[in-house]
Amino acid sequence: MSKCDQCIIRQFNALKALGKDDLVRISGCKTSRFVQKGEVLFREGESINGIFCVKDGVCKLSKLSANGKDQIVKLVVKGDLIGQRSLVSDEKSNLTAVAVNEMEVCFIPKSEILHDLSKNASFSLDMLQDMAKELRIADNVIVDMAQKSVKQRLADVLIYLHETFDKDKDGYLSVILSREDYASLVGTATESAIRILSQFKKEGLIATTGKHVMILDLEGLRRIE
Amino acid sequence: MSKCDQCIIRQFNALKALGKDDLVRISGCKTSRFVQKGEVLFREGESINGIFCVKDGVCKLSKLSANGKDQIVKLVVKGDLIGQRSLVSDEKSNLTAVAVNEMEVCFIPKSEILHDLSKNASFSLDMLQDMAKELRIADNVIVDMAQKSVKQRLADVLIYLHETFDKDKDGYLSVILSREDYASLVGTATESAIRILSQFKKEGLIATTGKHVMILDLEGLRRIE
DNA sequence: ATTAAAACATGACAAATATCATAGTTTAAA
DNA sequence: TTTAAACTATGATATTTGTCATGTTTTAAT
Repeated sequence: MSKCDQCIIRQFNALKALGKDDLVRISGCKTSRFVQKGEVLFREGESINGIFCVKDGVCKLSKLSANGKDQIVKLVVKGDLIGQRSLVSDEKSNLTAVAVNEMEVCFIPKSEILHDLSKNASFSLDMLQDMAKELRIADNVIVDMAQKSVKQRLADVLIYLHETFDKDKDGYLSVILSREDYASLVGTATESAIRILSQFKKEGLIATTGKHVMILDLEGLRRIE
Repeated sequence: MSKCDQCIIRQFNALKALGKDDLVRISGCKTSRFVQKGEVLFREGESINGIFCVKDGVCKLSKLSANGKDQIVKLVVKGDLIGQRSLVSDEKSNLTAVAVNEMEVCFIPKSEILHDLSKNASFSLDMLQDMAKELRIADNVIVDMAQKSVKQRLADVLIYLHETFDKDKDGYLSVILSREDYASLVGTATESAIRILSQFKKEGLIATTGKHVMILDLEGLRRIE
C-alpha cells in the first residue's frame, strides 16, 4: 500500500496542509481502489462517511432534477477531493458520482478527517479555501446557466475540456464524453447538444470521430455568442 | 455602540462559535452603519477587507454577465454574513451587494476574523459548515437554472420569498422587489417576468398591487411545471 | 397638485430550444 | 464475425423565451 506522505497528489488539495505524523496516521486507515468507467462511487442521498482523493481518472458529479434528467454539476479530476461538503456538514451526499473513465481513488474515513479538522487550524483553513473556490466557481456557473445561450455554454465546455485535459497523439481530447454527457453538462436536450456539435464541426471549430473530439479553433469557440 | 456578545444576531451565523473574549475584542473594532435602499455595499472586483454581519434588512448579491445583465445569485437576510468567501480566499469580491431595503450592518475588519480563524478551530469549522451549506444551495440553483422553465423558476422564487419573509397586515410580502429584480433572480428578460407574474395573477395564484406581492395559492405555485 | 422619470404592461414578431419521429452508425458483447 | 443495444444524426414541428415597439401606470421630486 502506497503512503500518503509520499503521494504527489496531495499537493493539489487540502491534504497538503497536514504534517507527516497525520499523513502516516491517515495512510494506516485509508483504502485505495480502482473504479471502472461508468461505475457509481456513490449516489445522491447516500452517506459517504469519508472523502475520496482522486489519484487518477475523471468523475462526474451530477444531480437528478425534478423532470428526471441528470444535471452534471462538475467534473472532478486528478488531485481533487470528493465528498468534503457532505463530510463537513454531516449530511448525506447531495450529488451522485460516476466514473467517466477508469479511476484510481483513495478513501479516507470521516473520523480521520474530522480529527484533523478539529486539531489542525491550517488544515481547516485550507479546506475552507478549497470550498471558497468551489463556491466562486459555482456562482459563475449559476450566472452562465442563467444568462448564456446553450450554444455559448457548449462552447465554454469545449474550451474548458481543452484547457483541462490532455490530448492524444492526434490531438483528440483524452476525456471521452457521450453526447448525453455534453447535454447534461450544459443543461439541454441531447438532440440540441448533438445539433450544436454538428454545427461546430461544419464550421471547422472542432473535429469529431465517434465520441472523440478535437478542438480546432479555440478562438472561434471563444467568439461564439 | 452595541456589543457583539449581547447581539442576538450572531446566533444565526458562524460568529456563535466565538467565546466572550473574542467577541469583546471584535466589538472594539467593528463598525455599525445603516445602508439605505438601493445603496451599494460593494461592487464586483472591489476588495472588501472584512465581513458584514446583517443585523436587519435584505441585500441582493449579483454578478454582471457577459451580455451586460445582472444576475442575482442570492438574497442575504438578517443574521447572514457577507464577504466570507472573498475573505477566506483573499480575493476581491466576485459579487456586487446592493441593499433591497434599509439595512443595518456591522462591519468586522479582515484581520480580526483571520485572527480567529487561525486560532479557533471550532470557529473555522463553523465557517466551513456555513460555506458547505452555501455550496449545497448553489448546486441546487445550478440544477434549477439548467433544467427548470422560467415559469417554474419564478414560481420557486415566489415560494421562497413567501417562506422566508414576513407579511404585512394584509398578507403582502414584506420584501419589495422590482419586476427587474424578479427577472434577475430567475435569469430571464424583464418582460418575461412581468408576463408570467401577470399570468399568475390572472390564475389567482398571487395578488399584486404595484410592487407589493401576496401569495394566494402556495400549492398552486408548487404545481407549476 | 403637477409633472417628469421610472417602472409596468402587453401585443407582435423573431429566435432559441424542446420534442417527436425515424434512420444511420458505433460499440461492445456473444 | 455477428448481432443487438446503445448512441448519434437530422428533419419536422411545437413550445418557450427574447426583442422591439408602444402605451399605461406608478413613483418620487418639485
